[in-house]
Amino acid sequence: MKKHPPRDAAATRAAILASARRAFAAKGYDGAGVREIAAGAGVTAMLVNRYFGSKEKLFAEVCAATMDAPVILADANLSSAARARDMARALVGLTGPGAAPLDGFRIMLNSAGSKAAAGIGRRAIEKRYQPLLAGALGGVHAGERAALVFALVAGVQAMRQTMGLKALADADPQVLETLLTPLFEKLLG
Amino acid sequence: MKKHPPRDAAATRAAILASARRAFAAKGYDGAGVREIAAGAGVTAMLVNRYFGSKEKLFAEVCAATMDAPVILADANLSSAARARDMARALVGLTGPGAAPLDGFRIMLNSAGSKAAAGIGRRAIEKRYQPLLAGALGGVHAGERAALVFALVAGVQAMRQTMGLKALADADPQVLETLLTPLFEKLLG
DNA sequence: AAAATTTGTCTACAGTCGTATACTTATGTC
DNA sequence: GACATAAGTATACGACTGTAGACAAATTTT
Repeated sequence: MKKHPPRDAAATRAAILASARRAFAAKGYDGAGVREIAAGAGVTAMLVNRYFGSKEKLFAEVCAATMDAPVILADANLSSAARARDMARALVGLTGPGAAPLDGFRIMLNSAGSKAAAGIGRRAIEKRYQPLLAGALGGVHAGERAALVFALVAGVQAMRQTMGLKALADADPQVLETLLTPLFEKLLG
Repeated sequence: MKKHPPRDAAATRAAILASARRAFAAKGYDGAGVREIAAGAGVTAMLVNRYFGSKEKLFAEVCAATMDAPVILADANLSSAARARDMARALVGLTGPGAAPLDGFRIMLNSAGSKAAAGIGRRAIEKRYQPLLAGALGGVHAGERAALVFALVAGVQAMRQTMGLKALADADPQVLETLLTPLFEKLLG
């Protein structure tokens, strides 16, 4: 039995990845610095580049890892029509006060300014989220409808969290849920 | 009659403002540099600070100026139910290929990463767009519904333009229009 | 024509960015 | 215990950032 060593490469790598995810979600690709990410993992900046090669590759890996678990869509079996309300409720809850872990879109939104980051994120979405939801939806124009679901989710999140628009941030969750449900119904149906 | 001098303060100021608007829309607050903005106006970086005090104040002025003319909402008299289709068509057209001048939201989206920029943009929206649309909408929860319209517009724009999601960017405009119209109907009605 | 003021540029500074090279320290093996 | 290798740090470099201060040129006023 070998006891857990204080120098664990896998653990350190995971810590860097987690810190990067937090930092990118909070400040975007440009705003988050390598030194800051490293400090969040308790290591030096250079170690980040030793593990991931470059900041850009680190970002790509964060994107891929973040989108491995589609939070909103995972528990939503989209067959029933009542799922629209589930999605609305989930979206309102996950973008409400208390910094929910809807990291995927948040990273994208905050990193949209950087061309490189936007391209990486787009490819990650198209490879994971997009086929998953489009397949679950079925019917005509499933791809477009899935993408519009993303747009709606991203927009609500952008206005509520990143932008902090008062009319949405301070709104009654029940009201938002009621307003959003028919929108999802139209897109899912 | 004094002929137009080559040294026109007002014209230079306007040129800087226009260049800044372009740069911020393309690369966001952090991504656009003062030197780059100045070069786009044919002047030196220092002149920017002489006219606007700082990059942050320049950004605030760009936000205010950009949102003076609400492009989508201006020509849409929201009384009729058919206006939903108008808005859908306008949104699809303005976010399609050919880099439409829907700068307001694009600046916001690309600058969302910077906390300072996000705050400035939020205040600008809340002072201009928000009351205008909420007032035009009327009815119950007008504020929330107006904000959700913003969210939908911003989301579509983010996914189509900034992110470049293929399913939306390459989609048939007619299809998008058909899909978006009922969403706007729900929000406007 | 001379003085004053506006309009604009040049140079420079402190700071941060991502990252490459060289080095130190801890681990695993013979 | 000695050696090879993995894990991590220290220093530094060039390029960029926003901005301050001193200076040049053009315009307007007297």
